[in-house]
Amino acid sequence: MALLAENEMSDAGFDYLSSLNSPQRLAVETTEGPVLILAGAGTGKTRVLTTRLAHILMTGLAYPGEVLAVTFTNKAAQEMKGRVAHLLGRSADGMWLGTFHSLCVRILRRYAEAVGLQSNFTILDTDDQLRLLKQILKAENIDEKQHSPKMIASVINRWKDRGLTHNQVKRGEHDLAANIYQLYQERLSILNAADFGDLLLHCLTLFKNQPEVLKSYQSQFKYMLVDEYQDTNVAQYLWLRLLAQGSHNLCCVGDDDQSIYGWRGAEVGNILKFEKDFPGATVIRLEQNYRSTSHILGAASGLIAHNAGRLGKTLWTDEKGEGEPLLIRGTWDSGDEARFIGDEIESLQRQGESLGEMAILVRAGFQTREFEERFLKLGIPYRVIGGLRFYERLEIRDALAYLRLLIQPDDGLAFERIINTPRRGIGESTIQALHVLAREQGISLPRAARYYAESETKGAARLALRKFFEDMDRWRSMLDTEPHVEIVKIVLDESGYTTMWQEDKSADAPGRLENLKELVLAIEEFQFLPGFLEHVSLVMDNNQQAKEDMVNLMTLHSAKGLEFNTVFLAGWEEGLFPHPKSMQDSGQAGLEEERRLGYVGISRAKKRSIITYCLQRRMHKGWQTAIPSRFIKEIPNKHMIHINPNGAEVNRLGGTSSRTPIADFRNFKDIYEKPVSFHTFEIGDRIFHQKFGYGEVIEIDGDKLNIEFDHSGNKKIIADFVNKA
DNA sequence: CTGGAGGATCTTTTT
DNA sequence: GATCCTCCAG
Repeated sequence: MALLAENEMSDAGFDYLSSLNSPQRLAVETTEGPVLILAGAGTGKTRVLTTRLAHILMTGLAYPGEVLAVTFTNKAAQEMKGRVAHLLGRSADGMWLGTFHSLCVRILRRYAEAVGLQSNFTILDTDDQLRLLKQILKAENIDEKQHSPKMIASVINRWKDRGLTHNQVKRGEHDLAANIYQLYQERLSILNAADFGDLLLHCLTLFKNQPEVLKSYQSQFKYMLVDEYQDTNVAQYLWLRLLAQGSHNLCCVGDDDQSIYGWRGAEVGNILKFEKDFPGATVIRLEQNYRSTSHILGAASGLIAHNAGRLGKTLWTDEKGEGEPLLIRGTWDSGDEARFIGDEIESLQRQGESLGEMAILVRAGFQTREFEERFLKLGIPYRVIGGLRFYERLEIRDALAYLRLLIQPDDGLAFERIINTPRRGIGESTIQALHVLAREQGISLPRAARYYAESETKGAARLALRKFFEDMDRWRSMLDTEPHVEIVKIVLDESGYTTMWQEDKSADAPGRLENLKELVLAIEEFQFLPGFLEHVSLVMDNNQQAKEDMVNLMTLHSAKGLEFNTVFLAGWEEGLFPHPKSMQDSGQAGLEEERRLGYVGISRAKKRSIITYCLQRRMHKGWQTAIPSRFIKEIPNKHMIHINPNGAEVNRLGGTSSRTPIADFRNFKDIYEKPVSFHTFEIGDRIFHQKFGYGEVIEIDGDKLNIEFDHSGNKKIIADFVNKA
């Protein structure tokens, strides 16, 4: 079957194969049967994936509609679509390409009834989910302090990640949560809503209950492709396994060393046991790295080698040369750290590096603050990647709630969100009364409210409700006649929502009005309001100023998949990275996931990677003393230079290796003159510390000293940083 | 019903 | 230190 005309075929030819190395080529051409591609960082994974898709389509193995390709983010899906189209020389429309969630929605809209939903069901996000759980806890008279909605939500979500419906949950450990789970699902069904986990779970239920539906999808999808397989959870794994029973042509791509989402239910086990799950699987390793210098690669590999239970890969490169060793730079406090990185950035910029090729990666969101302040002071343009998404903003969520209610008159969560926003004099007690009424009558909250408003009795709240429903009905009646953009404008105006922000004198009010305008603009691109609502809850991204030349600031998690010439890895201290909570929750496995995070961080760098730590950090309140992260010691000495806050080099580079300074180390020219302190101390020794002055050693714990400073109190300090007085 | 005071909490994040 | 939530007085 030739899908392309003869001449097109010869034009495109198979040129796209010739630029691949041999494992890459194997990964593209092994189209039949289960395939696992272990793709290390920077080994051209995306290229292989897109080429494979294009290859399948171009050789006529399948029509686009017979190909299923799953990614983790919408961004990745978008990018893949573009690149495949580029390779094909035409659009690849018709392919089932998207995130697990969006593909599941596509299926569920068609078979909603089979899982007790209507086809126009609402997709709830985390916020709605929490709100709903709170309501249930309140109604069940459960003490929120003992059982926080957050905890229960996470227990339920983990169950859903593991593909467990409330009937399948084993009783015992979390009986309370299990009961709530059932109540929660009942409420969702009344609301005609599904949360993110449900999208997959309902699909599984559908496949189980309606084998003929499953069968039709099995025979439809001749080729299946999954990106970031190490991040799939059990539910997603089951979903894939069911669908793959038809063609068996399932190709999973991933890197066990980059699995960093265990805390939200991802199962590294999925990738580790692929060969067992899919007998006869071909395993292909992509190990040639095209991104980083060998020092960077060596440092990253050396770090990750401390993890047990890996599939094992040996990354190598002959492309980028040895490069510079990593610089590990200690600083006194988080302010110093920001100052140091700011200076380095300016220095690199003077050497002609563009800001967009630099990134600062941090473990936790709060760390970006100090950098932002510093960059504002220095006038360095920056962007923070991640953080609040557009549709997560308060005003956007409010506006969307109005629209949701317009389209789904029974959406109680949307109703509750906006019934008193702007203020209409409908407060907590009224809402509670409505809840009681809704329960008694077995109807939705908005329906109960309408019933309540239309009953004979007078009262301010009743009148306000009546007015609200009159407005709603009027707007709804316009849905068929007016363009939907107009309706949105009318709703926001006539509800008084816009006015509310116009009259708000707080500093962020103008920005919120801007966002509302942007929302209206976004809606214009959609033919139907329901379609837009789904787009917003599932897909909509921050349209960031991606093109501009700015320093990138983000967490290690959001850095996965990206690359930069220069990467600053800030805050490598015990107590922050590895994050104590991670180890507290998951012990050794948690520590290993943190280490993978470090691996991801280092391997983002093409040319240089700079790790910083500080000895004093502003945490929740006040200052906290810290010591360098254990991961620093795990990086092989030959791939790094470690300079402590004193400006003294701590490790010794072996033999011939020389190092070009990355920037000008103004303060460190005396590195080799200053004796590196490797003193041994005894309790009672008088010491001197660069920053805290004179003090006395009162406790020794390995290389850490507890020192009573004459003027700065008690501090734990690494022995390297103090001298005998 | 509203607004302000006081208290608890603060890892990572996509859908 | 900041933000979000709860509780209580008006």
